[in-house]
Amino acid sequence: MAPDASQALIVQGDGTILLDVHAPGAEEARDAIAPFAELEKSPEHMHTYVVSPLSLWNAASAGLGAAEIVATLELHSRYDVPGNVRSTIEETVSRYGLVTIEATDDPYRLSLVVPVESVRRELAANTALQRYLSPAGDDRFAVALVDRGTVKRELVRIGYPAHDLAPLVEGERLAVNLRSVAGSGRPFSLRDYQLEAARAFHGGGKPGTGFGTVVLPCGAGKTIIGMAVMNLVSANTLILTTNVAAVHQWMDELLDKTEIDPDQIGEYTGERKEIRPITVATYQILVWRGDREGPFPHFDIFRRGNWGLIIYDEVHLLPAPVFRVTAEIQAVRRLGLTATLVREDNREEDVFSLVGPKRFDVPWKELEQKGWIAEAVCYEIRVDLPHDTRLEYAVADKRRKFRIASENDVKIPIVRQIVENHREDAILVIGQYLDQLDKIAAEIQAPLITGKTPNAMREEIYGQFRDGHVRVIVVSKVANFAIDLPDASLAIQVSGSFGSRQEEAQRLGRILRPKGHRNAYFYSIVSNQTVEEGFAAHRQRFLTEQGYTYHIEHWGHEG
DNA sequence: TAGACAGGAA
DNA sequence: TGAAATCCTGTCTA
Repeated sequence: MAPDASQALIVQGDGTILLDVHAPGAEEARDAIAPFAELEKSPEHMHTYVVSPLSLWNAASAGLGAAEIVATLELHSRYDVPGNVRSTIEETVSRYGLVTIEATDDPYRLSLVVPVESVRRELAANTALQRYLSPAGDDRFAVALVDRGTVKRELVRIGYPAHDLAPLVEGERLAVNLRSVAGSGRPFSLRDYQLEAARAFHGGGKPGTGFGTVVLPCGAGKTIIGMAVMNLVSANTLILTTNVAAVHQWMDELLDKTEIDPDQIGEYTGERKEIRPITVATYQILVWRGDREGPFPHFDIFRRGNWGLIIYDEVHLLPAPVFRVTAEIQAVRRLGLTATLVREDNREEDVFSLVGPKRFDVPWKELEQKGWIAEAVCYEIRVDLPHDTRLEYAVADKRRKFRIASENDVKIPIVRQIVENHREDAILVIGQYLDQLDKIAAEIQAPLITGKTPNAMREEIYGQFRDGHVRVIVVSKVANFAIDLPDASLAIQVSGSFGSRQEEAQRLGRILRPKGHRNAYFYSIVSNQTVEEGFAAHRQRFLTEQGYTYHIEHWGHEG
């Protein structure tokens, strides 16, 4: 193939892919590689992607083959795709399904079927695996039912993701009918992609389906996909969420949009301990234990409900001990829901092997084009440090540097400027440090909500914000958790965590609910030439991955 | 019986 | 890398 300079991708021998953002087919190329490549860096001209085993297996489990992946790269590649990259992709994808898990006559035993002899020997020789495997015939090992999850996890670690075809339990039957008119009186029906996601997960009940993860942005209706799956599965369901407010929201939504009887739905939190056919619980109550070394007294909720489905809301936040139980309950259908599979602690592998592979996602941009979420314009505004602060910054240690840069006072007049420029918008100012937020709130005379703000006060401020009496509110990290926070159309981020992509996604999600045909704006204010730039770039990676472009502007403190 | 609050956990 | 928020339980008050 002759080099074609107009193509957007450069595939390099070390497995990285460069995307030339200014090439004519850049957007198309980005969408084409998104299913199997992960964005690593996204400065203004050249983006770097990597193809990882996990990203390839997620693609493979969604039905993408090595040939298609290589063809996609070739189609958009400026130069020949290096032969070793091609063979690595082929080899990695072919590993998916080399090992399968199947049922046996003994209900407490499973077969690990490994047709290829060399692979079989490798598994038998593996110290982490061999204690769970006993030879059982020419091409297989026997595995105890309880070790199903542990074995799957180890297999992923050594590069042989298992195709789990063993049957799942059905659980106690429970009809979950969706309403066509919601309790609120408004007509209700599933959107195309919601139905598609539920079906992709359920797989019609075929072997190898009924567990996995659905990735969708905030505002795209993840609880509704959960309900659509409950409708298909029709069994007792355990729903796990991150906080009590989310528990209540799930319960309200279920009552509003399904025909389930109120006394069929239970809440299992610090406040109430109900176990009903549909039970909604927090992760925290599961991992609570009286003393550090003791047992988890609430874990038995997994065994007490004859569940046919477990829904893990915000699955990327799943606490480590819950993975352990999840490893034990591999026979129950499991649905993970998240806006981003990204975890900064590298537990993506555990989500993949124990909850299940990604079954469905839609690029945010696509939802935007169809009008399901608002169009967003993202700005990063760089401001200088004032002269005296710059001296203090120069001699500070690394963690102090981050704080000085984050709390840069020059950001305050910028916030005021943006607020004045957008008189029509409902605005959230979001930050990380309480001192800084105090100052800003006083300066622009807006109410401040932090973790210490009593609930009654929050309600009052939210109310004033909703009816337009208050146009701007300043919020701390509560914004990451509070699901009752009203929708805004503009967010100004004045400081953020050390580089959490997850957080950036959540914050953008706050302004993406469509309001007429108005745009949403997301401003991030960053101190120029400081460590904050690097962390900001890391946070932005996720949004760039979703097709958003940051417009970087430099506002000097005189301007 | 409900609520407010302190203290520990991750 | 650190700060902040949340949750759960237990205790105290009315």
